[in-house]
Amino acid sequence: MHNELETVFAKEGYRLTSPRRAVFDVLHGSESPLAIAVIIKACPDVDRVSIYRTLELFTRLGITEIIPFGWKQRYELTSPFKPHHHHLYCTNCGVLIDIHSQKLEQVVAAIAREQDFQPAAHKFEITGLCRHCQANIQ
Amino acid sequence: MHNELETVFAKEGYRLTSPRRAVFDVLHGSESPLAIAVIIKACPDVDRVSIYRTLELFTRLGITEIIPFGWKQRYELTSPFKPHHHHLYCTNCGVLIDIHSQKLEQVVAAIAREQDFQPAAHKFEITGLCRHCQANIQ
DNA sequence: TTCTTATTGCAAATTTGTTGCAATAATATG
DNA sequence: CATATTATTGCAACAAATTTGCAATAAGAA
Repeated sequence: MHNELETVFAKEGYRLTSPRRAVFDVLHGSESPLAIAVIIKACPDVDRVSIYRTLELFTRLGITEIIPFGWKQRYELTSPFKPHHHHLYCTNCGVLIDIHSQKLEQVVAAIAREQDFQPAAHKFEITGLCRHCQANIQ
Repeated sequence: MHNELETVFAKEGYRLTSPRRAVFDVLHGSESPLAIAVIIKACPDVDRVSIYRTLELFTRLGITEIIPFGWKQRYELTSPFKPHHHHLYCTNCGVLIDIHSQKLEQVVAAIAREQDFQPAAHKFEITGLCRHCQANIQ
C-alpha cells in the first residue's frame, strides 16, 4: 500500500512523512468513511493542524474523497487505494452498505455526454432503511 | 408555497413562525443550493442560532436537503417545494447545472431492489468541467 | 381575548478550522 | 555516509462556525 503512496508522492514532489503515513493507515484500516474528528483521535501523535493539511493534500491529489454523511463530511480512500464504490446508508441503524453498480457508472457517462460535460468524479448515495430495520421498526 | 409549508408543519405540530418563513423564502427564491452563511446574511432580522435550528428542523422534516458542495455543505428545498433533480458542478468556474434523469431514478430503484433496501432519498452529483471551461483551459 | 407552551434572541461556551513562523526531518547530492 | 536544502511539522494564537441554557416572546388553541 505504501509503495503506491510513495509513487504518487514522488511523482508530485511531495514527501512521504510520518503524519501522512499515519493518516493514510487510519483510513486504510477503516471499513467506512471517517470524520476528521475521528482521524484526529486515531492519530494522537499528530497535530490537528497537520491532519487538516494532510487531508486537504490527499483530496487534492485524489487519494481521498469527501463523502457526504448526514451533517458532517467524512473522508475515504479512493481508487487504487480502495476500489470505486458508493454507499447505501440506513438512517435507522447507521449501517453503510457498499455498492458497485456498472449501470450507475453508465448513467454517469450518459448524462455527461448529453450535457457536453467532462466528468472528473461523481458522488452517489441512497439513504433509507436496510433490510433488517425494515423488518424491525414500524 | 406557504400553504404547503403550513400543512407540513400543522401535521407535525410545529409552528410556522416568521424566522421559519424567512428561511424558507430565501431558499425558495434561490436557483441554487445556499450555504448557511449566505442564508444568515439574507435574513438580517433572524438570529444566527434560529437559522441553524430552522435548517436542522427543515432537514429533519424533509423540507430541505444537504447538498455536498466542494468543502462545504449547502441547503436546497426538496420536492414538492422544488422539483427533484441533481447537479453537475464545474470545478473550474463553479457553475451548477441542474439535471433530471429518468435513467438515474431507475438505477436507484434497481439498486435498492437488489439490496432489499427501502430507499427514502438519494444524492447524486458529478464534478468536472462544463462545456465552456473545457474549451478555455488546458 | 386569554392561556399554554413552542420558539426565539441573546450571551457565552465550545468546537472546528486557519495562519505565521521557527524547529524538524525527508530527500537529494557530494 | 555526511551534509545541504527545503518541504513539512508542531506550536501558539487567531478566527470562524456551531452549540447550549435560559428568560422573553409570540403562535395557535381554547
